Amino acid sequence: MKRDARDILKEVGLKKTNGRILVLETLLNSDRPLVHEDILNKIGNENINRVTIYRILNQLLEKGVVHKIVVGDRKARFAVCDHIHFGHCHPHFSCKICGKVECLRDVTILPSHELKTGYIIEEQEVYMRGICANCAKKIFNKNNKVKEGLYK
Amino acid sequence: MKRDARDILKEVGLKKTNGRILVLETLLNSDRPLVHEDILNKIGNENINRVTIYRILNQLLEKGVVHKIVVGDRKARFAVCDHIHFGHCHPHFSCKICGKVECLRDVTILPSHELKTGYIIEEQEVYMRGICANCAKKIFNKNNKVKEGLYK
DNA sequence: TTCTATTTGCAATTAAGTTGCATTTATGAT
DNA sequence: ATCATAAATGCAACTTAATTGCAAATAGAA
Repeated sequence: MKRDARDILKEVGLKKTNGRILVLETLLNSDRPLVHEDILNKIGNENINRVTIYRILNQLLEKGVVHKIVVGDRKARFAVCDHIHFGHCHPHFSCKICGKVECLRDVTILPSHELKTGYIIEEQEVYMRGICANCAKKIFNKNNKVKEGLYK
Repeated sequence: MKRDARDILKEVGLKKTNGRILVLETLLNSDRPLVHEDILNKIGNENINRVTIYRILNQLLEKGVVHKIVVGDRKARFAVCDHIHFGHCHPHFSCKICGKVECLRDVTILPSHELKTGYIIEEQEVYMRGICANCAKKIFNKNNKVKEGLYK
């Protein structure tokens, strides 16, 4: 069941403005985290100002509606959270060939033993980099067994 | 046993220049990841140019001597790897109170089940945010049991 | 409908990081 | 040790993601 932008805005107590609905719907309709520019392109320069997008994204972030993924290319990516919460526990994967960033939603990551005592962990972000299945297929022919990376 | 900057440079085939030795020694002497500015401040503006530091850090990164940590404040942090390798499997923790970023070297993180098929994982970065033990102590008095975060 | 706090658009600014190019330097060959 | 040269450095200018100040527009309550 697809969540509605207006419902979400009401839920977190943000005014239902045109911009917020457009940004949130764009994120809801995307299967992967988006950079600011993606959002601007989808909505269109004539419909929203880029500064407004930045501000809306930060508000949604504060309210826990979206999360922010930082993979090292100096661009923040945003994705709607499945549940409204702080922190998120599935890894994000970025392909060094095609550059796509996606959520590995069905993988959870756990520390092999106790974290440091006294530390309060509020958010966890796991970021993996490598080659996505699509690009790997193009590089290796069927005869070569593709190695599965760190955890084979 | 502390590793020597000159030895490392020789090992990876980089010329032993003044700048590289200064940058690498600064990182070797630090117990936590440093941003570019930290390094410039320690070495001194009169001893090295900031562009040179950027270039050296990228070279060291390519050679696998250092790793780059990106926690979302738009500043790349660098730390010397224990072993020369690509990717690194200990989490990095940043405290939202004091802002320090440190390596949780004794904690390893593993996915709870198989990664997506066909994907080649080359690097993994685990980033945790919260409150470090030091700051937590200041906030909570001894009577309050500090909750241990996600994995208690 | 009216009022007001909030939101938006625009222009200017900030700041991390990069690039081009002339000068300097590390290092291997002589 | 000296020389030659490819690599490294410093400087200025540039790029670009993101932020800020302020005036104009607007959502939503009264």
